[in-house]
Amino acid sequence: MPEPEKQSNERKTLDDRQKMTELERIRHSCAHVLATAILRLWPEAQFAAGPPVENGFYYDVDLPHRIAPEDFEKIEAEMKKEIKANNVFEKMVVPREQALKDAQSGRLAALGERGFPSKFKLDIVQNIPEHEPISYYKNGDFIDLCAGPHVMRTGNIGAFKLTSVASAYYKGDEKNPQLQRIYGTAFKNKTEMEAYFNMLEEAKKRDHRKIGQEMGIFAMDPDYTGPGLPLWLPKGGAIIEELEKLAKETEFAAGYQRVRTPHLAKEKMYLTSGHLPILYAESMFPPMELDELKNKPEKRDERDQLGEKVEKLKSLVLAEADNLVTEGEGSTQRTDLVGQEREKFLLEKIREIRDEGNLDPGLASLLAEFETEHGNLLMMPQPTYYYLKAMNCPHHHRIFAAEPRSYRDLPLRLAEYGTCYRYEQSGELFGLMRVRSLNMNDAHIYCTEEQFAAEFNAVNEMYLKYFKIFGIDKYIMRFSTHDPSRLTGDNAKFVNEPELWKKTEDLVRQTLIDSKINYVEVPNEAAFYGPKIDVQVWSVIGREFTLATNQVDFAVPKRFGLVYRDRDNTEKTPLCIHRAPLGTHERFIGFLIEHYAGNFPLWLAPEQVRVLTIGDDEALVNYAKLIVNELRASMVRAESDFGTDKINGKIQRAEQAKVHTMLVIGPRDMEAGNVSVRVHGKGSLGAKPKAEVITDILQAIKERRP
RNA sequence: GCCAGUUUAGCUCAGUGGUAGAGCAACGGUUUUGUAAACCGUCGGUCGCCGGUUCGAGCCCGGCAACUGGCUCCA
Repeated sequence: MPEPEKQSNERKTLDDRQKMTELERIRHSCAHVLATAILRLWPEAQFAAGPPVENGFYYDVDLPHRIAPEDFEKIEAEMKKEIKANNVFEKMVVPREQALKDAQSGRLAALGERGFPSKFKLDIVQNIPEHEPISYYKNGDFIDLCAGPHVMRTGNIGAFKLTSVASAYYKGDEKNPQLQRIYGTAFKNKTEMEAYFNMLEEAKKRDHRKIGQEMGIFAMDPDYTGPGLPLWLPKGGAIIEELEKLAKETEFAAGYQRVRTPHLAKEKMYLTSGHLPILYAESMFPPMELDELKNKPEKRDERDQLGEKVEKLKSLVLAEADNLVTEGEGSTQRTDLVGQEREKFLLEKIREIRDEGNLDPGLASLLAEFETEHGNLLMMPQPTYYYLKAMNCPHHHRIFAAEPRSYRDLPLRLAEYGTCYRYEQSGELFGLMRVRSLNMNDAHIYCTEEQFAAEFNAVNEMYLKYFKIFGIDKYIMRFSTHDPSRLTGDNAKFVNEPELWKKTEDLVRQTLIDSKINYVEVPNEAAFYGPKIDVQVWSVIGREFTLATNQVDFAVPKRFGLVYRDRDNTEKTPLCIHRAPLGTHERFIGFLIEHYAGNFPLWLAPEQVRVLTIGDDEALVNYAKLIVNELRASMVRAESDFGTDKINGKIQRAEQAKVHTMLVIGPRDMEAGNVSVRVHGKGSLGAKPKAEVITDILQAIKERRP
């Protein structure tokens, strides 16, 4: 199991670094060899960071020449020379001044002095804490700023290969320059490296995109449907049905109620929820416009011109109002407000000042003109905007609001397999794992603070129940909390409710501790409305991703004004738990395909049973048809192959299609009232009485036998 | 969105500037079969799209799109 990565961007301590395994040392050393080779070819290269990573290493380099895979051969040739030279990795501890001087003269991450500074190394030196010693590692002519550790000699790198080139921002920050990241891998010897590449080949065969296509589970149709919008073929539809059945049974037993909501909603919904104002807008598809004036261009132009005029007036008024309110006495500033909410607030304030008669006459007439024109604008039909929903919660909140609620209604658990649409960046799309249309195993639990721990635990129990069914044993719960420095200001990412953040985070942390669930705390990654727990899993081929989620929301119910009447006859806002134990169909099925390598257990298998006849003799086919009909009458996905092919051919096709159970029927079976059972991957299990076989199939499906 | 690579028949892939190919699948026949491929034939392509270079472009050049590997982001 891959170790969970260090979640923070903090520097590794020197102690941490000493814990590097031998393989990591080999790879880290190989990164230095890579830099050495690149410098021999391009002496002007500027290096940033070159660490070992999970399956190898990389080195980030800034270089006018674009390194392409065609360059790998000559780079590898230079690397081989360096390894053959078997140079010692020599550690040198230097005074800070020396390091600064060498960075300035371009000596760091270089083969010799250069006429220009080693700019990234200079930056790195300047950021090394005062108390920490500074060291170099030298192999041959190459000297690099490096805390180590390394292998003894370059010759200790038994086998290596450059694998790919990608771009990466310096220090992972979008605002920093983009560097070329050269990836490679290294091993103690050739045999181990070959084993690794063989493993990669095997992994490719389990890729859900490949198996999904081969088995006919889903199709992508970027030209017609659009990128990231999978089409579920009948076989995928069958898996979806089974997952929904499982979720519905489980949720019904746990006291959930099912609801259905539309796929879109008016702009107001998302202005209220905060999705549009708070940094979520770019994840939503752009709005659909409904406009009465659509076919009246001249009216429309008139409105547009008036609209521009109003906007101009408004910005003038707001600029003045901003000065008045923020410079004025009494600290009425509300720096937490953004966008439309801030405008609304400023307008209210300036009207108050006017009503008190304290407004400068010039500004007052500007305000009056704005109000008149704004009024005129509102007299005209306005376009309305609809958005595809990116989340189900706002709709569920409106269901909560649709009826008066009492404390007796709580906890209220609303469940829906809701379809959401998210405008993921084009580079993010990835098979079924990252898509733009997604079906969430969603539910929202509205509860009181007292009920929170029990509800939260029940959700966690549900996760564990599902994981057992699917045989998922590698997972970790990531508890994401907020960053107090990002509650306000331009880079605000979280709703500005410091008290509530603290309270709910403590509540969740305590619940996690009490339940003894294995978790890691991840700072700064909460949802904008509250802390969350993501369940991270690893597919069998080592792909890591968030499968399920469990989030606390203390903010959005308040924004929607959701209340229930409590025992003491006061109105209170409920807490809301968002939870999606099966995540989305898209990601979950993508995961399951890789998890099972397409060899689904009987209950999930798209084609559960295929009946194969030996020959197409009429009596035999009739007997086989009876079996298929009997299975289908019990909702078993059974298909038939009654053609004239040889039985070996029929079996081969069924095996390749990963049909779970094959029932082979020849004259011998028919006479004895038997069927011959063959299970995918297990070979022939021999002939058994028909009734017995059917009963066992039904039982295995019912139990969801693994 | 950014960097790099890729795109030829439904699928897997050949094809180095001179008449677009193979296997599987599909379709039509022949074959009557006992646990991973019986045989013969037929169909199938504006070589991702648009433009350029050339007497001539699947191949060389440019733009766009999609996909793949990463980066940033996330269920």
